[in-house]
Amino acid sequence: MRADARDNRARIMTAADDVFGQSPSASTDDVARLAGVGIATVFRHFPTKTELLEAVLTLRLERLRDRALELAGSDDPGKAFFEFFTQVVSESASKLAIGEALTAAGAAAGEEARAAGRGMREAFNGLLTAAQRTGSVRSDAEMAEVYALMIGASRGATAAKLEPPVRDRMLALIYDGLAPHS
Amino acid sequence: MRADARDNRARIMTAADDVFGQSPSASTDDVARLAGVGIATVFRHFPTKTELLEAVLTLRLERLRDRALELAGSDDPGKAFFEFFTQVVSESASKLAIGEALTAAGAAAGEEARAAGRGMREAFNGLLTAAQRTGSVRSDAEMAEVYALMIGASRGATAAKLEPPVRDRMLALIYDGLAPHS
DNA sequence: GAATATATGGAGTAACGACTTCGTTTACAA
DNA sequence: TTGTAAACGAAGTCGTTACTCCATATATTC
Repeated sequence: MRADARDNRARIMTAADDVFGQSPSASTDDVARLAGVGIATVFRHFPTKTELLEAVLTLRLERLRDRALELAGSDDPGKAFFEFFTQVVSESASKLAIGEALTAAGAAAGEEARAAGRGMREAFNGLLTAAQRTGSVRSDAEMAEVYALMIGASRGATAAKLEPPVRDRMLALIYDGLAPHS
Repeated sequence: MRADARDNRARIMTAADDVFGQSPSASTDDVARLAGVGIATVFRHFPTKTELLEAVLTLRLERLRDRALELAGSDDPGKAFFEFFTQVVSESASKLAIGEALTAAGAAAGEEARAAGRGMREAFNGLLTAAQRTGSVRSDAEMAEVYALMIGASRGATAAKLEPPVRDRMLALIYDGLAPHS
């Protein structure tokens, strides 16, 4: 692959992440314009819009997985779990599409993105069970509902355009519910 | 207004509620087809697609407000609050657009829909403060974050296509967080 | 039951978005 | 440096969608 092609591919990915992060219904032309390339170049690298979206989504999921794996090395599993949870919610508040994207990952996405989604959820599950082992999170909470809660908080924060203080108080309520003994 | 016009208007509203409930990106033709009328008829009653969406949204918000007011008459405010919360989440799970709609209500909607949104939130606030007075909900929780939690749970449940048991366990976690003393 | 104002539906129009074509340019090898 | 395969961008095509026009039909009034 030629050097300029590789360069352009990267620039298109970056631009797409940005554009679709702000407006999931953005057009391919918008991406091309921000990337500083012609429309045809976008389509040469990603034959359909769906494939482009999927590539962006996969990248995001992989980054989240990496962050979870990194935190899994921490010596305070409880803190690590809540930090990850908070980060996911915060980021999705500023990037409108991540909730949309996370959703699509579980549902109607291509194999690559689905695999990335599975990887991310596995890493999240690792954080959760570690936090439960040290008694930071109630042990009767299962992965499915805790994950749903995280997605919900993300989408809720994004949708309602929450002020950060409100978002934090909402998270505090959630974390109280996740605490043991309550 | 002629009788057939009134009839058609009602049928269009019903059809629109149904169609947009299943797919927020549905076209006006879809609505017309389901309503059994021509496209022009839809546009005669609702000059733009936005106005049609707004009418549907307003109707939904008003129904929720009425339900909240009805529950406010109950003699068990705690039960009433949680019942309303659960109902909102359940319904939005089966009707994909309600979250989208509720969001739009707070944000970029016309005056009519915004007013309906305010009315609904006021009624919700009534349920909440009553439940707090009887000690069913912690008193340090403010309306803003509790409302955000409800929207989040709704959107999360819809987005993740939760099985009802998982949804119920997620709600149980939330309700634990809303309980006093925890 | 006839007159008429009002409503209706289907065939347009215009704009927009995904995707293609093709003549031009550019990176790399000899 | 030059030849060439690879990559590029601008201008298209095609399908979809919000919205309009107008000839026809129907409810209401007297």
